[in-house]
This record gives sequence, C-alpha cells and structure tokens, in this order.
Amino acid sequence: MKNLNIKDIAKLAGVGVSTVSRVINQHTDVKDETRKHVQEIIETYNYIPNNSARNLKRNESMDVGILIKGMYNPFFARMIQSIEKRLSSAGYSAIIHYNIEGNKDIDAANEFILEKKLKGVICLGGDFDKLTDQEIQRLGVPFILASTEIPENLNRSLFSSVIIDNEMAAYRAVKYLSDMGHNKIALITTGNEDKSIGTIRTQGYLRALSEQNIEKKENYFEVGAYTFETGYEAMCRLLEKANDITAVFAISDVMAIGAAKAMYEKGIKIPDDISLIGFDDIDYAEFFNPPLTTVHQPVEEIAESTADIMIGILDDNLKHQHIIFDTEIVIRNSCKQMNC
Amino acid sequence: MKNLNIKDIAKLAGVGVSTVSRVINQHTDVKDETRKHVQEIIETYNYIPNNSARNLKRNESMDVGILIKGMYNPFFARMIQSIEKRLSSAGYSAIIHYNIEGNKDIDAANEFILEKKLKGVICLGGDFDKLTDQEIQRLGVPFILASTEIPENLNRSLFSSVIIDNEMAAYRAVKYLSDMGHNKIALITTGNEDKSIGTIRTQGYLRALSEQNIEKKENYFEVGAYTFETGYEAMCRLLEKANDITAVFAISDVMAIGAAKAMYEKGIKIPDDISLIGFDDIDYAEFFNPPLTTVHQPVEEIAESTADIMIGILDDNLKHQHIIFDTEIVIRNSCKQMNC
DNA sequence: CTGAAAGCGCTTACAG
DNA sequence: CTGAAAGCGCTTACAG
Repeated sequence: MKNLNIKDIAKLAGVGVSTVSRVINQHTDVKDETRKHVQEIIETYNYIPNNSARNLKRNESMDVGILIKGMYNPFFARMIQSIEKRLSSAGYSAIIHYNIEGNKDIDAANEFILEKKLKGVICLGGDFDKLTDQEIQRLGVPFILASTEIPENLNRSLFSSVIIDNEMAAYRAVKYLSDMGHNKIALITTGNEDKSIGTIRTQGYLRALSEQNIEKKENYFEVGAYTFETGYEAMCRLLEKANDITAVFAISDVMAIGAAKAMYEKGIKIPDDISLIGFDDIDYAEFFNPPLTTVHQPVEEIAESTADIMIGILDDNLKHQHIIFDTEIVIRNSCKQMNC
Repeated sequence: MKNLNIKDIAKLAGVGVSTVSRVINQHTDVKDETRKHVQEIIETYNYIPNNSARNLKRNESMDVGILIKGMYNPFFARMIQSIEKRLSSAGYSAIIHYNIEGNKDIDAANEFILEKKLKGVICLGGDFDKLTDQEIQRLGVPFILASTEIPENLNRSLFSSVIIDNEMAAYRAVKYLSDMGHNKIALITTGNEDKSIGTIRTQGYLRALSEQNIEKKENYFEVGAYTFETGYEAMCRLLEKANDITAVFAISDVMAIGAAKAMYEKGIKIPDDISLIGFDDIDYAEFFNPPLTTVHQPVEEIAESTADIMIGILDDNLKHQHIIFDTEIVIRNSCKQMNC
C-alpha cells in the first residue's frame, strides 16, 4: 500500500496542491467549504505530510533544539519538561534529540540545526572540551550549554551557559565533613573517561583537603562510573585498602548509595561508623535510609534560566550570558560529628 | 554565513554533484584521487549534508525506529542500548524518537516511518488502547510493541509483542504476602490516567485476594503516579485511614520506596511492623534499606527478544510473534512472616 | 570513473 | 480565495 502524497490528496479533493498545503498549515485564506472538504479527504485517506519535505522547503521554523548527551542523567527528563514548557509559552517548540555516545556533540548540533531549521540549540550535558570559537560561529544560531563544563578558552560572547560551580560545591561538601571533625575522608569519583564534571569535583575535594591541612592519601581514592554497582564496588575496594576512614564523599548520589550498600554488608553503620555525603540531591537521596546528606542541584532554576536566555536572545536580541548557580548542601542524617 | 550545499562543494572541488554525493555516501566507484580532493574540500568548508534532503530522496534506509513514550521509565535507557547493539550487529541502525505526552502513539509511528523511511518500528511503552488492525496495516512495516499492554481485539498476525504477564506477576506478589500470613494487604496503584499497566496489576491484586478469600476493603486502596512523592503521599493517607494493615503492595518500586519513607517517619519498621513489596526490581531496590522484595522485570530479555524478532522478520521473513516473559519475585528483606 | 538531469514531497511567492 | 510553477538539497538511474 503506497503512501499518498500531497498531489494525490489534491487530485482526490479536486483542488490544487497549494490549497491542500494551506489547509495542512492552517492558513486562514481558504474558503471554509474548501477547507472542510480537503480535511475530510485527508482524514479518510489518513494522509500524513512528509516531514522531510517540509523541513527541506521551509526556510525557517519556530523550533529550538534540545540536544542531550547521557540518557542516564537523572535530571534531564525534568529539565526537558521545564524548558519545553517555557519555550512553548513563548511561542517556540522544543525538538529533542538524544546524541549517541561517541558522536561529536558539536557536529550533532550542526546537523540538527540544518535538518530542522532550528532557531537555536540548547545542549544538556555533552563534551565540549575541544570546542572552538569558529565551530560555535558556524552554527549560526544561539547556542546554550547547560549542565556541562565549558572550556575556558572560548569567546564568551558567542554562547551562553548555565551551570553550577562544581569545584566550589565539592569543596564545600568536603569542608563540611572536615568541619565536623573528619580528616580521613575518602573520595569516590569517576575515571578518565569523564573529562569534565568528575575531574572538577575532584579538584574541589583536593582544595578542601589542602586548605584544611589534611594530607592527601592515595589509598583514599576510588573510581566508579555514575552507577550503583560501580559505587558499591568502589566502596568495597576502599574498605579493603583504607579501613581507617571516617567519612566518604561520593561525587554522585547514585554512587553514594551504592557505597552505602557496601557498608551495610560489612556491618558498618552510617553515620555512626562512617559519614557519607553525596552530590546531586536526586529524588532517592531524601528517601534513602538514612536520608542522604548531599549537594543540591537547582535543577528547575537551571532549566528555567536556560529557557529564558534562549527566549530572550530570540525575541529581544538579548546578549549571550553565563550564569553560575550557587549550590547548597542539604543536611540530612548520613553525616555525623566526630567524637572528640 | 550561509550554509554550503552539495552544489557549492561540487563547484569548489571542480566536480559534479554526483561525485560529491558518491564521496559522501562512500560509494566505491570514485577515483582515489578525486575522492581525496573532494573530502578535503568537505572538511575545509565543514560541509554537512542536509538530512531532510537525503531522507526525502532516499527510497529506503537500513534504519529501525524506536519510539518511546514515558521518559521516566527507568528501564528504557538500558533497553534502548541493548536493542541498538543487536540491531547494529545485524546491519541495521536504530533511530530513537521520544514521543511527547498527549501525542497519539500510532500517528507518531506513522510520521516517523514516513520521515525516516524506516524498515520497522519498535514501541517502548505507549498507549495502544484503541489501536485498530487497519492502523497497523497502514504502517507498512514490521511493528513490535514492547513493555506495553496490548489490546485483545487485534489480529495477532499483524504485529509482534514482547511483554510480561503483569496480572500474574501482581497476583503472585500478593499471593506471596498472603502465604506469609498477611491478610490485611494494602495496595498502592496508579489512577485512571494510566489505563494499561496499573489497571492490570490491580487486577492481579484483586484475584489474589479473592482466591485467598481475603475481603477487599476500600480503605486499603491508594493511588499514586509512578513517583516517590506520590508513593509517599499515598502511604501517608493509607496510614491515616487503614491503621491495621500489615503489608503493602506497591505496583512500582519507586512508589514502594516513597511509601517506605512515610513509614519511617511514623516510626513504623519494615518489615517488622509492615511488610512491603514492590514491582519492577529497579537498580535501587537492591540497594534500598532494607533491600526491597519485588517483582523482577527481565529487562535484558525483553530487549533482546524485541530486537531478535525485528531482525528475524526483516531478514528471513519470519512471522510476527507474541512473547510473554515469566516474572519472578526477588525475595529480599522487606517482607516478613506474620506471627501466628 | 564521472556529470547532467530528473525527481523525492513539500511550501511559497506570483498571478489571477 | 485558488492554482501552476519554481525550488529546497539531496540521490540515482542514465549516458558517456
């Protein structure tokens, strides 16, 4: 069964293709009678316009692309919803595209723009380590990076960014433990494949140690990969090689919770024996037992700012801007003052 | 800065557009020298072919679409990865599309097929309540439903499905509680907006009660919406209106964990005071405290079967089939024998 | 091995 | 209010 095209419908309806097109696109300048008739034909034959052809011909859309890397990020679903809502109340539509791991993000953005004739692109996550000014300029539309580390060498006037200060947040988390009297603080971080966020959070940990004059110990380090299992395994290794630790900072809640499992299995009580602090404040954190002390990510705010910047640039020729949200530690019960 | 098209590249390279096209598409019949030269021009000018034009012109692709409804489903990310891997080792590519809530799934499938010239479509989740044979036939390509309830009135030879028996699984979960001596078993399910899975699991609960001659009580029912918060709130209400319950069956782990939080807050111990059983066996279930007894979803198996059926139909003219996976209860520590 | 030309299915001036 | 025609950027026979 061959699919009908606009020409077939025009013939069936006894009108020109332009008229069918006008009906499809809800143009007002069609006689009511004609419109109804064409609509009937369309429904009867279940005609669906071909999007490729539309995109190809169309000079312009009202669409903003959301390019996502990292399907597992627990925040992205909520951020997308929030961004989508704002964009649409400003008259724009969001088109979501998940970029495959291993695909260069800036190239994906470019293709996305060309194919969908996008008005702008928002990136959630992604690796822009080697991004150049030239590459950004080539996009030709407003470009916003959200929740990803941005290279320092870039010309800031070419793009926007909405992030948190990961280094500072990690610093504060570790400082918090230190202030509670801990000086044997292990770190569960991510490995080399994660070039951005994990590395920066590790830097915050190191700065806190050095400012508090706490010696950095090699055996206090372990590496996972943003999953429960790897957090669990990392903690098992830590308990083997560093049985004197009194606190653990995991750079993601998911890994923190995996680590907690390892402790329970060994009969180690949180926070009585070891204090545990995570990062992200995912939904689970609050519901974990004991509720997990962690660094809160202002997910809604990031999403809303991102959308607002895009809309601002598109509507008012607002300039590009760079927003860094402050983070707060959410104190729950998984950390405890050291006995003196 | 205008974007270059294939014609511009052809001119710049001093060749015809067909040659550029051949280079882009890795056809073998181009002189090495020519190919290299064209490739250089493409890189220098950072030419990116327009996908809309390609899709429009192309008669056929080697792509299978994965149409997803419900970004929050914790399993879909893993399923997609698994399906993608299998498809690609059979020579097909997966194209992922997230359908927006409120959009009719069968229409989205149709558009998707037309636009991308898909060889087949796999649906993860989605609502096919009112699907008709005619609508399936109109797609014109193999159609597989995975992890979603399928209407009974459909002609089974027109599509495939890979699911678990949700009714039986829920039945067993409740039977398990009953076998442990519980007969005051509350249910946290989903509301009317969830027409498929929630309703079926509720039916399993009801059948277990009736077969065990346990009276169904209105005040043992509460409704949430697949989130922690709604699970928590549902449990709070349950504790108000049904303080004699000894067990709770939540139709999703996420809600079960929310419910657990409510119990902790009230000083109710799991499983000593109330037993708790969930559904899904999400990663977190094992790491919860106490580890959550739940119904395991064979996620990998569902994904692999789905991919294999698609490949089979595409390659060997295999027929459509309907697979129902058996589920097992994973016994952890959140349920306890009643004292007699 | 290469190029000119037709055509994929639309939208949009343009003319009426 | 309506239709014929050009053209979006590609791919693919076809001819050489």
